[in-house]
Amino acid sequence: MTLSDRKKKILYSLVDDYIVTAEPVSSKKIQEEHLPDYSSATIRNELSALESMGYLVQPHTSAGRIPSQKAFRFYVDQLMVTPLSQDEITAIEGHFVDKISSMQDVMSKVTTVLSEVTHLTSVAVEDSATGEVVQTIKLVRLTQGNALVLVVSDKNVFKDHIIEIPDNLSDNDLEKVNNWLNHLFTPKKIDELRTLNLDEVLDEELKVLQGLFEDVLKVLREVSKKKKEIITQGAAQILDYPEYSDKDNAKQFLQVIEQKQKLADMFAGDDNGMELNIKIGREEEKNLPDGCSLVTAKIGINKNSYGNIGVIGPVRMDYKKVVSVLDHIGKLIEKLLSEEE
Amino acid sequence: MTLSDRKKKILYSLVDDYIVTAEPVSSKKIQEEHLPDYSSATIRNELSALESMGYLVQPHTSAGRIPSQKAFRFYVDQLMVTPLSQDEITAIEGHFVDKISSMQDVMSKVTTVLSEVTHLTSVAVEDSATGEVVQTIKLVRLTQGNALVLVVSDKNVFKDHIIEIPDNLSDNDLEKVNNWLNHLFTPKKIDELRTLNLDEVLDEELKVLQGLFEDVLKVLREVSKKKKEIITQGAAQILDYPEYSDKDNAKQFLQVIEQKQKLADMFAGDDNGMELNIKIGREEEKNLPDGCSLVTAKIGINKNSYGNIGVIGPVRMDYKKVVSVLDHIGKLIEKLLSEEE
DNA sequence: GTTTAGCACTCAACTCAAAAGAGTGCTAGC
DNA sequence: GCTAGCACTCTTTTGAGTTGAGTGCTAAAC
Repeated sequence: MTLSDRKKKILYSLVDDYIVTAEPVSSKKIQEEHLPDYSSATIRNELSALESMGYLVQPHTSAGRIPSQKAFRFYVDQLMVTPLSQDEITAIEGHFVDKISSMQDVMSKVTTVLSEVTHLTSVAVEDSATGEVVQTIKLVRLTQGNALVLVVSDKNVFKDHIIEIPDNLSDNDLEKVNNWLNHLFTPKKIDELRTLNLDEVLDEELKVLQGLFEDVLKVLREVSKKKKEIITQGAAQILDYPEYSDKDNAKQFLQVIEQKQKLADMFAGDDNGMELNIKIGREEEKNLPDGCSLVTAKIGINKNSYGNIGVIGPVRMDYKKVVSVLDHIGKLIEKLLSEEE
Repeated sequence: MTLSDRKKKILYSLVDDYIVTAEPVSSKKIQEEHLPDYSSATIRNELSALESMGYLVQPHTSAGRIPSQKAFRFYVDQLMVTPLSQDEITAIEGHFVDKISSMQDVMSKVTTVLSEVTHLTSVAVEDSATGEVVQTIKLVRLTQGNALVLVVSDKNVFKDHIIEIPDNLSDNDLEKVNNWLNHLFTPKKIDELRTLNLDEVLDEELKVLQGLFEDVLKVLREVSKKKKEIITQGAAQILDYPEYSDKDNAKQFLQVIEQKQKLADMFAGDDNGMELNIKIGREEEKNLPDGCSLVTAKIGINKNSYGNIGVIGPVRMDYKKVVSVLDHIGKLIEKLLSEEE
């Protein structure tokens, strides 16, 4: 069942208003600001209909209406990317004048600017390494019995793991092992390497060193499940929204923001190839704080994803602005990252 | 000018009370709970005296008194480490049953338990690398023209920097460079290396590669000023304290907590060799949020500091508990770290 | 001289009823 | 189908009145 054009217009206007004021919207207000050609009584009738269809809620009989989550979903589905103001563009690009040095640097800058421009809490989640392609792998002797496992992938350099090597391993042998590592392990996705069966691929003469290769594989498996970097910015912004003047709400919100892993999981659901994803309220994403929405966007070059960025805030956040800002930043980063390469 | 014993007792009791209730304390209450041998009128006279000495403040004429920062300072200066309850000890040690794997792991666990047990926001700041001693330094070829600079110090492995090397550098030459690097740069403090003058120490035959050595030095300088890891936990706790039910206060607090660098700077002032440091209010540490105190402790083995941990919370925090918990955790970590080695 | 009982005074906090105001639903007429 | 008009509902605001906690001071007791 589809809504009449007038109902659509009323509903859309109401949501638009509510996003700004956070107050129940009255028939009179809608009339004055959006539909001067109809009387408030007519609009009241429509509102009443929309209410029984589940789009609106009345806090008490003598109050205006507030949108339900269904109404927000309707509203958001109509949204297009709207152009940003010159001020906003300047504000955003001002943060990216310096050369970017690392993915973490990008993430930190993005969250800062995102939170600043949208007045919401921003989140950035780096992709986990599973899909990366190992390009170089090498054991670097540190002391006689220890070596660093150095892994260079297409997107990262991993070097956080030190393993033990036989005390009597000569430089020559190490060289040989390194050659074999490169031969066997590159170029392959980290994912694929998890299931590599050494028994099948190792030469007879290397069987004595099988333990060493096993250790390297173990390191690769660790790398692949390495915690993604997750950063947030602007958690305090939430206190500016009247719906979070209630202490318990605010506290719950802050606690969710602090649980980085849960945050990351909320982003994970997006992997449907969508550039942009909007989740409204707990019905659509159960881990969200009460009364919150999450808007996320992929960042990366072409199909090559580096991670996700997004904002969390009250269900009545300014979706128009958020969507445009995410769109703009996404493109900006794509440009910056491709210049880098 | 020193306080009479009775004044001391009254002042101490008043602060003790205020820490629990966050309400102005009346003469009658002090009498009933702490000084039954004197009448409330007597205590009122003493309170009046303490007020004119700057220890107490009266919100309005018909209210009890609240302690000034001077009173908290007095109170804290009397504090001793008091034993923890068995429950608290169990709660703390329960978090450290698993083997610790890295400094960051320790920090993350510490902040979690610290915030949980004290009901305050906890902070951990890793020491910067300046004082670390370089033990191994090595260039690892990644591609023909690129090499990773690998630095192993007594506390860390740094491997975040890739430099360019001459395309025509042979493996042999690289080996030679590595030998020289080890010869010239180890074992030295990262600090010392900042001022190393290559002209004086490089052999004639290596002058052609001076640029390369310069690049490595540059990397070391970067490493030494590398951002310390700073993590916080339990920011939401602040909302449970009535002094932060005011939105603006809460917001200011959260914003300070998010500015990790500023947080770290507050810890930096502690380098007077003290194990424990208490800063009460903005008078004592201007970067603190309004009405907050900071209690910090060094962690490390013997004189060898690894970083600092601490809590931030309202000036009327439970110093007794905080001090004991920090003391206990400090010792626990020292034990864990020395087992590691 | 110190302590204390007693009392007048102050001021925030609470209660309660009345008034104001915003907004609706419904009806009757255009 | 639309709207003017009005009765009704419910929240919010206001202000007067009351309560109660707590002080400061004085004068008497120790």
